[in-house]
Amino acid sequence: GHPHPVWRMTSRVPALPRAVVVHVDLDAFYCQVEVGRDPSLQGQPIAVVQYNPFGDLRTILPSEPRIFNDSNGSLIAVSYEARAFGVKRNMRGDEARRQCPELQLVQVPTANGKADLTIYREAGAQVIDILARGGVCERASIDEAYLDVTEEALRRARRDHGRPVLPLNPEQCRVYGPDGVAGCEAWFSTPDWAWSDADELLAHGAAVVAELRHVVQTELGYSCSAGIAHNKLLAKLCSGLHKPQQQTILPESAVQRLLDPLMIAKLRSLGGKLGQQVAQVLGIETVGQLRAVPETRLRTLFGPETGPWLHRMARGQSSDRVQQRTLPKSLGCGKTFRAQNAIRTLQDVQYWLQQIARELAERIGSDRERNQRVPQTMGVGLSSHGDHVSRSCAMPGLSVESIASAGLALVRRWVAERAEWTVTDLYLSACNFRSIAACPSIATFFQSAAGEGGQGTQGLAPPDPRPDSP
DNA sequence: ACGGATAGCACC
DNA sequence: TGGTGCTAT
Ligand SMILES: Nc1ccn([C@H]2C[C@H](O)[C@@H](COP(=O)(O)OP(=O)(O)OP(=O)(O)O)O2)c(=O)n1
Ligand SMILES: [Mg+2]
Repeated sequence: GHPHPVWRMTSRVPALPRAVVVHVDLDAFYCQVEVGRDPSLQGQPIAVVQYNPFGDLRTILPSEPRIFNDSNGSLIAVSYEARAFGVKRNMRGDEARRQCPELQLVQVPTANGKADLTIYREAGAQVIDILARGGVCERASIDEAYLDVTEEALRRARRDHGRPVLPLNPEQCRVYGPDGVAGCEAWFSTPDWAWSDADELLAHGAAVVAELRHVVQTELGYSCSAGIAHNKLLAKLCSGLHKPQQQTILPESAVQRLLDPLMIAKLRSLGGKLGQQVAQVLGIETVGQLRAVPETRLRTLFGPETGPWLHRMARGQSSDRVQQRTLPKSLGCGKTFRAQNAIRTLQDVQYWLQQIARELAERIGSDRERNQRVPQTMGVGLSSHGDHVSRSCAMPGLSVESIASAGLALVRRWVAERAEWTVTDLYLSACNFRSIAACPSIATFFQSAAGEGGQGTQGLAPPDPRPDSP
């Protein structure tokens, strides 16, 4: 028979609507979490610093005073007030203070002899829970999420007969328009007859995003930025264009203008070795230059998968869907030991596995209560002489003791294969989660399936992909 | 001295 | 399945 249903090849079928994809990224996130806990820090230049001079041995609770302005660890988050002084992530405390004498340095909490990121994780989860009200929501990191708000945008387009209305807080809304970046007023005052379907959907999506950002701000006190475009690649690119506290719409007509002068490394997944290699092998720097390279040449140089993928990326095309997933797929924790403190005995391995297992067991326990799931697999990882190895096994139980001893057994097996070793990195992780939700009625089952693993209306859509770009 | 603690995914 | 390497925040 014919490989495709004939109707798909006719022009009588209306085109699927372009997806409205959003990337949301909290501003100076760990700093905002700390300001929320200590409002006296509001408006000041601050940075969050990880590492303490005693090797994280002393527990520092989230509720304790954690401002240590003589702290010399490295900065993992920097407020916008501090950035104005030239303070940057990865700077050391002393260097940062030279740039900004008023800088307030907040130390990450510690427990079990290691940094404890619980307060940031929980704040991130609160944000995700709000964003998920807007549509399909994918947790992308502790402070980022992708949303697919196509359905709500379509609903509004039908309700308002097209005609997007100016979003909430229009001064926080930018458009990459025909004359470069501009405020959104001009774009939103496009006459009714002049909107393209795709732009109209983006505009409605932008209104949804403005409302979600407003809820995050008022309910949690956190500001964020967002990008609104037709796919994840472009939405992510846009969310970073006007930080902080701004959202940016990228109409299809502006994609090429945005990409042409952009350094290749700015594209997600090209920020590392591959991006460097692409630029070097081709002797180019920008996405525009990459777009000029024939697909056949990219295929020859980078392979049958990577070549065409680069070709599409240079055109702002990416087809990976926004997944419905608000929870992390794995929980892990670990600690790095500087050369001097490197672990050289099994006794010390055992001690540190126990410490790390305390945190992991605690997190697995609260995750189980909150999310009705338990991990089926655990693993241990370590670095020795610069090489990283990992071993995994079935989850032996959820207690500190069972996790620590299973971890130790895995390490023993590894040690047995080696004459000499020195552990400079040790971590435990848990993954492969299974639901333990109480046996639900059919109706309840379908409800939670749509919320947890399902794809919402995305998943019910016809099998051919919703077009992201022409 | 000090570039830490996490997380997801492609690939074999 | 289990394991490594890359990319990212
Ligand atoms: N190498 C990194 C990068 C980030 N983070 C943490 C601290 C950040 O606050 C948070 C979010 O990372 P972002 O890259 O989004 O940076 P910020 O949110 O701090 O700032 P921005 O406003 O630029 O997004 O993740 C980290 O621990 N280590
Ligand atoms: Mg951020």
